[in-house]
Amino acid sequence: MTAQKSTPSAVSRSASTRKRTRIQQEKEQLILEAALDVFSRHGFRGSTIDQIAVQAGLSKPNVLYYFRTKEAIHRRLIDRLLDNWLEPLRGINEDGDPLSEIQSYIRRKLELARDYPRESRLFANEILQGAPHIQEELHDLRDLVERKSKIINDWIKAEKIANCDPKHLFFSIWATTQHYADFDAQIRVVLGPTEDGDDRFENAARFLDQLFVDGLRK
Amino acid sequence: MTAQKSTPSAVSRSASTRKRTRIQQEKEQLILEAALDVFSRHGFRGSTIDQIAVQAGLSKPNVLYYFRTKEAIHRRLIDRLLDNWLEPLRGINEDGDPLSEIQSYIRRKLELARDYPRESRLFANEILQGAPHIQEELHDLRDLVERKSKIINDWIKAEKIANCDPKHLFFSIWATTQHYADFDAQIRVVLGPTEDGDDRFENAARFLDQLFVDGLRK
DNA sequence: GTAAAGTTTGACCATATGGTAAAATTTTGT
DNA sequence: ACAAAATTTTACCATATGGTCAAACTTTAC
Repeated sequence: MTAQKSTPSAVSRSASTRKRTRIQQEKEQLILEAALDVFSRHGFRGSTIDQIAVQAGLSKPNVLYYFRTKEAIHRRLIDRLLDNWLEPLRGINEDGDPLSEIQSYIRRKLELARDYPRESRLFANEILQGAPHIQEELHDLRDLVERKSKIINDWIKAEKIANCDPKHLFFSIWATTQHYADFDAQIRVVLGPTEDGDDRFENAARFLDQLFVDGLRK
Repeated sequence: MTAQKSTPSAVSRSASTRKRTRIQQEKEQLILEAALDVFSRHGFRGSTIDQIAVQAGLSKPNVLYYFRTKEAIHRRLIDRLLDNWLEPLRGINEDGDPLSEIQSYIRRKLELARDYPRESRLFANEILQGAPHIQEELHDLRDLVERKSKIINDWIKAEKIANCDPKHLFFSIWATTQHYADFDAQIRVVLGPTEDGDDRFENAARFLDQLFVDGLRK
């Protein structure tokens, strides 16, 4: 082996503009998938690289070959997450029917909570700890909310929906939908075994639909 | 010093029925107060006994003199928490005016989120991790919710409020109110510096009042 | 004042954990 | 097939952390 330079590293390679190898692509995804599982269950501090490695079927140093640090894995997950997470909000269309737009926003957020609970919990963990890793990303969110709040305000001025504070409306939509993923452990106990997974979300959808539509109708 | 038996310990003393000394009372409260601060910010795994000790102005072994383990501190906090946390729910009175009862339940929960955000985050952290330490306590919650759901259902049958699933109603009330404590970091960024602490909660109260009252009125 | 009980501290220990170095192995391009 | 590059493993290291122990120090009861 050439000893002329330091150990080759997938990290520096992927960080640079050079293209990534097949193995790199596969293993990175494998690690991220495992890390999502572990981080979402135990939080950042509660997760160990070893747990992630075992879950991914790799050795610890092998994981660290693809990601320089534990934080690097976490950062990548959060980046990937926020893209999908904000998509429904971006989808709110000022030219659509106000109540339908809000209704379908709620439905899409609820579907995310149902289909991607790990992502929801990863996000919740991060915010709970004071969002130490995503201050920048939160500013993008703020700008997006600002824009969408203007749309809601226009609808209110046009007397198409009831008067309300748009930002608090968004907060309550986020809270109620994500609650089904984040507080799953509590919900399971309260609902008991009668309501299985699908029923749970159907009943939630029905309830939230009624709550917000009746609460906002002019 | 008598060497005939093991080191005296405040833990065994407080665990037994014997009365506790003045110093024990004071130091235990001091430690719990510090631990609430630390646990609510970093979660169980993310908190160290040393952090708690520093925050309390004690040495690590001194903390461990009053609580056998890190888990024991956590457990005591959670126990103390749940009592206050469920109080508003217990307060729902079947003989009161339905909408007023729900309205004041929401207001009380929101006040808890405003005045005891650390407790809210401690609880959120615990549930997010799958509620590993409070399965029993959750069963008490389930029974309480069961009883209160019956009251809501009676109100619905009497046509005093709109038809809805009582449990999902509770979920959405918990979600929206606790959100202001648990997702504080996000809310701060989205609202920006314009809305300071008190305004925030007043606006939230106004919004939630409207949402739930209009959403539930018959 | 004194002795027993209660409290505090400093020095430790075992283990867990994030991360590194270099050798060994596999893959890839030709 | 062969060399260069990429990947994986084995053996580590330094530090952090939960927890223990016995000695030193305070408080309390009489």
